[in-house]
Amino acid sequence: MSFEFSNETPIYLQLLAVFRDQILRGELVRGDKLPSVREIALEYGVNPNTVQKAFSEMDRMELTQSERTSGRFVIASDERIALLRKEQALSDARDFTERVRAIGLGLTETRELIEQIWEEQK
Amino acid sequence: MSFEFSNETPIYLQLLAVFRDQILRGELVRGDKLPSVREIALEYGVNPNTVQKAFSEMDRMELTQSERTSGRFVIASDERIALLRKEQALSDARDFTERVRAIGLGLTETRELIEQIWEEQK
Amino acid sequence: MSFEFSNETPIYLQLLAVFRDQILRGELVRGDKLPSVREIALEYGVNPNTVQKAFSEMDRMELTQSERTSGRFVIASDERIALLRKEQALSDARDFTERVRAIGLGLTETRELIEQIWEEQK
Amino acid sequence: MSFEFSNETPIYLQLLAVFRDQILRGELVRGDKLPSVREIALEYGVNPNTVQKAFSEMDRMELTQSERTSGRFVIASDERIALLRKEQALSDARDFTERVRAIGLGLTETRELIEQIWEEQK
DNA sequence: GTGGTCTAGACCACT
DNA sequence: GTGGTCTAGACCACC
Repeated sequence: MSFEFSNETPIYLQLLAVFRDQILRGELVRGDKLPSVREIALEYGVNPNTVQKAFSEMDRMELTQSERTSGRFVIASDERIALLRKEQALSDARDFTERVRAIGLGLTETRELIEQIWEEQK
Repeated sequence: MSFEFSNETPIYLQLLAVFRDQILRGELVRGDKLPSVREIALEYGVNPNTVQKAFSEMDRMELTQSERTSGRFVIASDERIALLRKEQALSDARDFTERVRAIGLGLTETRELIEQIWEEQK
Repeated sequence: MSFEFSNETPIYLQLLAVFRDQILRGELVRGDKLPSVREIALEYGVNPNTVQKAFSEMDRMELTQSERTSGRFVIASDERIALLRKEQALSDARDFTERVRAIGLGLTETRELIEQIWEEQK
Repeated sequence: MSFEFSNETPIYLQLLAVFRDQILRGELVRGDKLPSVREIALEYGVNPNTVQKAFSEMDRMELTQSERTSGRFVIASDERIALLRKEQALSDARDFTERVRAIGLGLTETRELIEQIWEEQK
């Protein structure tokens, strides 16, 4: 409930990330049913079309599948989820290290930075 | 010396990052003159307006200052640069840790990931 | 509804002033929607880019905020508006008194001048 | 001798204002000799062309006149100076009141503002 | 229909 | 040759 969308990133992508992350985190597992498009739309105060777009994208990634009448379910196997999780982590990490190297940080400095932030966010 | 722009991020922001990073890395220091708008436009194959937009943004960050007829110069003091570098690093790190935590990584796993990527990028 | 732009000041700044003043005067209040970039461009006979530049500047001043698909809205609170109004008035007054002092006017003379002009403009 | 030029206004106009104001203030009177272009250029650290442009403008306003070999002199009569001073003051005052009216100030508020600033600048 | 970005190219004042 | 401004007009993603 209550969620602030940033206006830099398309809402449908922010919404996608919310559910994708629930799956990658293991909170939603194979066979689990997702809330309906209408429910989500209400809950997040967005247009149903926007939710639809986010969900179609998840279908396309083969994380979920919509069963015509009964709703939308997680279909990805644990292995596939683990793989996607690894890929996502790698991609995030590559972006990050590229950025900090570009401003001249070294490995040690970066490591310390991560640990400091980690504490702070706990 | 050419350069590949990704199409997810506006060119002007990518251009901004190139020069901002040169300053944050200490390659360009206070008093140094930046190439002219037209030079950059030619070199990177973009429209002068796009360069102009990137540079205005750097002026606004008080990293540079344009001298109407003689060019654009770095004006930020070393202290200010150090501060901005720190802020940039923190912001990048916050984004990153938030992302990996969202997909369930722990500190140890993250640390290892960073080190692995660091090797790979060397 | 047309409008005459002076050619000493960039059009985008004059346009900025028009809308900024509407907000500072209280004609546009928090939550109000501004006309679209294209509407303004038509109405004032300028290029949409010019309007865009003026409006981006208002966003930067945190008077307005653009909602990617629905338009641009006034976001400044009444307090913030009152503050900006005060600052603007002070800045205008400082410039003015500096100018008249530079040509040797005294306070009394200045006061009379203001009152005379005020009548005249009524 | 130390002077900060703003980069929003052409230097030659800022320079012009310095000398024009000396005349309008009565510090320089009819018959007085102005410093040479070269002296001014050195003193203010600007290009002699820039000084030349400012002075030509003053000649054009019939405030000064250059005597081929002996230098440049104030030629305006006291009446003419008084007139220009009045005009300048009126123009400054019109701009100012227009601005403050645009943001909704009343005469009383404006009068108080002026008095406050006047104190402050004393 | 909304804002945002970009190109191509012109023009201007200033030094 | 420098930065700054502006036009005309296109294209894009989003909702």
